[in-house]
Amino acid sequence: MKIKTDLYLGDSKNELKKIEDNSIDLIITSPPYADQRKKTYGGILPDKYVEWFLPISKELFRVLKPTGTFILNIKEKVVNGERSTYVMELILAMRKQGWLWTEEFIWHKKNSYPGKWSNRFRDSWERLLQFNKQHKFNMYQEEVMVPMGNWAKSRLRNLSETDKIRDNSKVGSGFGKNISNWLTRDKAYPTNVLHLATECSNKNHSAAFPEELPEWFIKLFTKENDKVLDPFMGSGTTLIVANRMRRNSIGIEIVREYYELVEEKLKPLDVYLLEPEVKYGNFKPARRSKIR
Amino acid sequence: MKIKTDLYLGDSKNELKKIEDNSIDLIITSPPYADQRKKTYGGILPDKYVEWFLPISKELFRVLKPTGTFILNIKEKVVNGERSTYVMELILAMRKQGWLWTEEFIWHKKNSYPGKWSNRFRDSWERLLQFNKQHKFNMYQEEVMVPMGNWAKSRLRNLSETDKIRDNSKVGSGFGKNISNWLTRDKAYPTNVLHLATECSNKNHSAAFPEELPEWFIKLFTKENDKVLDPFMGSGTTLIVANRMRRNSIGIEIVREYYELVEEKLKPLDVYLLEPEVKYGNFKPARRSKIR
DNA sequence: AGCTCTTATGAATCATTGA
DNA sequence: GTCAATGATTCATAAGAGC
Repeated sequence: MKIKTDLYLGDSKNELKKIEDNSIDLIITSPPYADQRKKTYGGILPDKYVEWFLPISKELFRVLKPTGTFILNIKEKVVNGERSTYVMELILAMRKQGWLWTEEFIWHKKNSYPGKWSNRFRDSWERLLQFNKQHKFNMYQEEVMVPMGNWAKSRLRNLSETDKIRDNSKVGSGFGKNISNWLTRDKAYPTNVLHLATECSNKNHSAAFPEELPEWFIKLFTKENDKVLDPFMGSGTTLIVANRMRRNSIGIEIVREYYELVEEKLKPLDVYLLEPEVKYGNFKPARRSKIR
Repeated sequence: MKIKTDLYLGDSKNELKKIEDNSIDLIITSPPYADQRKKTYGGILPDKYVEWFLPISKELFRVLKPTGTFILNIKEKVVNGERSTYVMELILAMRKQGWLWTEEFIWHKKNSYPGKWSNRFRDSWERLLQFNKQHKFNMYQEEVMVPMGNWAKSRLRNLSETDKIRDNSKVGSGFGKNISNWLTRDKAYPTNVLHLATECSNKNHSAAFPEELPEWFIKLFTKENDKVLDPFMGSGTTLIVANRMRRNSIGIEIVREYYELVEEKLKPLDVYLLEPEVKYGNFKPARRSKIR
């Protein structure tokens, strides 16, 4: 089946109206964060943030399937030495719109920006808020089971070092068998804390989303041929990942420069889509080990 | 100077009135979480939680020094498939009492309770909310510095290898000085994500607090002879750690059984207090390495 | 292939300065 | 005063080169 990727240039508040009711399986987005400085991308003041976002979340509610999920990546800024409360106010207001606040994942940013301040430490985490329309929603937990990644690897490395010595006399008895034991205990369910480094590649957009993040949620909440929406597309990471994973997707972006950038990035992908096995085969499984 | 540890048996709402205004340097506590089942410890219903806590936080505001800090360990329960909102409502309400919500630390529980549910993963984090009375507060950041990762190690290794060559002719001039420079840069400031395993030892109390947690905040926000308060003492971890670190402390507990348990635990400590150097010398510095 | 070393870089804050 | 712009700051991590 052909995978479709649609891009809309414009304000989410308006563009979302073009999308059908109950047609989206997963919404995942990182909206412009509130900011004191008006000139940056978005530039919504903290005290206007809820008011600005509510019309959009209302449309998102309409277009999401009853079994779908909305993942919102956000973190409140420090304003005058205190954490802003607009995120909490947003959650409370969205519940009044009918959203269920199902879960809050933590994105632990392993390589947070350096710095020293007199009264706070480096901020190295962000919220990933999960909202749903109803208590029963689609979730494919097996898809995000993780190899005990580093654990298994380091155990194996240790083993090979210490056992190397012993093996001189033991002739490696049982060594192979032990390894196979570890390999069968290969996977475990993750928790609600995601450990990811921030991406360095997207220099053209301020909100650099590591690819592993949308990838993880797309695996968890959709299957092939489902439809993913990112109403604040930015550099298009979510759409590109969705496309690679054979999910249909819709992206909305208000800044023409970003819009065109993503258009360019998606062109070569369309070609690959004609050879689905090859494309999907290229999808890097190594990435999985990065999420613990 | 003699370190004092006071225990009060009773309801925090009442017992706190016995404490002087502006007399506490650090409040750190893990109050009974809201719970559907009334019979457990505390047993406050989620929708009554804010109402129940506000009179207490008001007293806490009164007894805390202007330069003091209040650390509140809390996490909302899942009620009917949805995260409760009482923590957010509490933060908003406490700000109206005059509290500044300065920061939110994440306690990542590395060994979270195992389990599998159809629509969520294991919950492996809790909130550590930092509140203050004013923007300027006491914070001793150097006390919680952590060994720097591999960087320092690899730099030192580099040095010793490359400089070894030079030293053959130079007779080690300045070599020692360089090393000492690097050794002082041995430690880095932590972030606002704490990686700690949950304690298993306190079987007698439902809220098992790892000792590293109060230890870290006591180091960060107090100095010797300061006064620490835990209005929901439970098994007394905070007080025992405070005592060991030569901080005065006050603990309040409503359940007689726990109160007496802590009394017992503190008796031998009082003896040691007559030999302060010995006692403090026993304080395990190795713990630091566990907090990253 | 595995190990070591190098290098680039990420949604940051705060105090200070100047308009 | 208020607001905006600027400089300084105790990093961790992955990817890539080199051996």
